[in-house]
Amino acid sequence: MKDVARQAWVSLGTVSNVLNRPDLVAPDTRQRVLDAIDVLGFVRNESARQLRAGRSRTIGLVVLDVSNPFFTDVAHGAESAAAENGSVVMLCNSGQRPESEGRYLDLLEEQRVQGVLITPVGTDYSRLELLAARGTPVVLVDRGSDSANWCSVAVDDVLGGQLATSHLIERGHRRIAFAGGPLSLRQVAERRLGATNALAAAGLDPAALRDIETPALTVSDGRAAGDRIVDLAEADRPTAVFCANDLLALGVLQSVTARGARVPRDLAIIGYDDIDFAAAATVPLSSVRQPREAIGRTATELLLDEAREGAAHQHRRVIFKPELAIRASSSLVRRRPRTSPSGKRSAAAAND
Amino acid sequence: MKDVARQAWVSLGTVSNVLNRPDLVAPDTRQRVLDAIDVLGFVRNESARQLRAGRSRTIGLVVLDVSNPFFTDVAHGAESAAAENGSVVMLCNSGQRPESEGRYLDLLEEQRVQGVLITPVGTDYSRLELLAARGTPVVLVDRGSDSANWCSVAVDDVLGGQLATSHLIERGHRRIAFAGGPLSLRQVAERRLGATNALAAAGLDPAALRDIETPALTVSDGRAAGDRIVDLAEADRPTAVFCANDLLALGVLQSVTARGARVPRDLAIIGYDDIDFAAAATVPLSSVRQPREAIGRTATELLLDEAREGAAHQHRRVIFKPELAIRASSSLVRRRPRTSPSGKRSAAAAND
DNA sequence: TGAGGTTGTTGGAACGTTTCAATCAGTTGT
DNA sequence: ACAACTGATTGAAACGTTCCAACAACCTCA
Repeated sequence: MKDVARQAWVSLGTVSNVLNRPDLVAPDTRQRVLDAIDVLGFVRNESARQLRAGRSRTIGLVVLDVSNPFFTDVAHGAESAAAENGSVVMLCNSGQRPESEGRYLDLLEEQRVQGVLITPVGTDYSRLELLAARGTPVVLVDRGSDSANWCSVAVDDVLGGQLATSHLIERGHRRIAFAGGPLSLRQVAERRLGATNALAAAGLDPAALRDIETPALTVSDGRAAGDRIVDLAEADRPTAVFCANDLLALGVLQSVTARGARVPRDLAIIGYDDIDFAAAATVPLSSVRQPREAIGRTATELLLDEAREGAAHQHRRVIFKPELAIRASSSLVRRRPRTSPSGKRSAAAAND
Repeated sequence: MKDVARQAWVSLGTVSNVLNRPDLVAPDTRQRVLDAIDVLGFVRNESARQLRAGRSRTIGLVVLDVSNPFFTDVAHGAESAAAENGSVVMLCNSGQRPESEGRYLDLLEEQRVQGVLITPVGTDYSRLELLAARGTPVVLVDRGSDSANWCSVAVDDVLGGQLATSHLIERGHRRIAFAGGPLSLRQVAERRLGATNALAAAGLDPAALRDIETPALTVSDGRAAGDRIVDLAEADRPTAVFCANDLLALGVLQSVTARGARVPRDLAIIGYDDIDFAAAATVPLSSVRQPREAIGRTATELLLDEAREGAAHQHRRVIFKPELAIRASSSLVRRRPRTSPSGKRSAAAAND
């Protein structure tokens, strides 16, 4: 910048003014400075700006799993909302590992980011509370919160679980499984709660919900879960499974079809998130749709509001409603006599 | 830091030493400083460090499409390689839009990133050359380059296209289409070139390759491409299509099956990238596998080497070999008399 | 004519680190 | 007893911006 100033025969302050408040400086001076910038190929040093400003133009977004399209869509929403406000989103992947999450939070705090959007791994919020207390706004994403410490954007996961399960019940299923985990993940726990609610509402025993717990919500955990389902004794085997997310559901679908069961006849499947790949699956997957981009966008807007308003800020809580996307994987199957039509392993006839 | 120094009764310089060269400072002093840091909840200011150091600890990764799992996998590889070196990756999505790409490059340069990993949108490299000339290392990802200006990591896309197409030819297909675009994307052009090479090698007319050009490489463009294929007159309709990536292939698969064609009997499909969802598709998708994580990892290592070596650096060029992943979407179909078995639209019998 | 405005420009302090030469207090060897 | 050395600590400069009070030049109006 010093070089630019010398080249344009003005002072440092003037160059700064051209860059930040161009209307303050006389047109011809301004042009001289701009020309100098061009000639010298000057590029502003963002670190120095930040140091001076005390805050960066970056927003941290910490997600559970970047390879889950749900989160990339959320990120997309966040990114465009940020761009409209001249900010950038830094996408961080905790991979459901608390240590990674912690490392990223340290990093983001050192960078003095404008704020942090996060879907936390565990239930221990102390690190986040510290962060907030030290002045970095925090917004919970895909996670409602009663806490007065932060804004949150969530989708009603209990309702989502209820919708999915009621749908299965309506289709005549009585032996229903829930696949997902770890239960410490609030999303998982709430979706499961929705499922038991739906059972109760239908006059069924909520305790009859069979749990297939998985270590995480990935396709390969889904495959393992599918294997466990197929391995169950026929009389005991569920006729439908509600998976805590679509990756899991796709995994289940893959492994059960590979092992000869037919979907939905032998096993109906419904997932959660309605990622784009759900519709393209071996058997198009029923799912619970969430407004993914809107989640990211809203969270970012809440964050920027908070950053602007400062101490006067009132924390807010936005809750979206999920909706069903019914496809073939949970469709009604014509009832059939209980014969195994193709010599394949025939699970308990699907319906009723 | 000043506060920490006061609290621990030492000078600023000592605090800095504790942070950066702890072995230089006496054990009890060190402990006193660490305690003070703890008590005050001090968090280093990264902008100030960067300002002083002249370079940040961030690496920019600019990809064509974050919602393409191929790129998130590449990002994953880059991220872990960076983490091992104490750096962070900032993931930027150009969305195949040159303007977005430009904005991100500006941003990254202002941040004085350690370097930029990029899969460029277009063929105009002048912005990148400027960047490199001003001292920011640039590594091309998924794109070989003859230029002496940068390192590059690529997969042999011509070979990949050849493998895919030879496979289709072997399966007896003669009327083959190539779906992809824009052709300005080097990946697309090279995969297509591989396809024509394969035709030529098999003694077929390379000009017979039917082009289905798409505006981008997304699932929805794939659906449109599928519609165009189905709409072709039967005699003219290809029996197999090679898609420039898996998203496209999934889209084609979705739309042609929705319109009553069976895969692979009526239309064989092979994709490219072998993303995890390929195996989980309606009909498991044949594809060309690339070492996605290794691409990201290698690119990052090249970048960090370059950053370390400085002027002495010799640009390098790494090329991986792709391999086929054969699945049902291109499997051999038992030959049948040319009757339409189910009254559905029967495309030209698939195999010769 | 001179007080008060307006407009454009300037100089310098501040932001929070890192780095390095300089200093200080001990210890060792002669 | 003193020189030479070692190890621990310090003080100050520098990094590249932004911001603001101060200033200069010019204009306007009583």
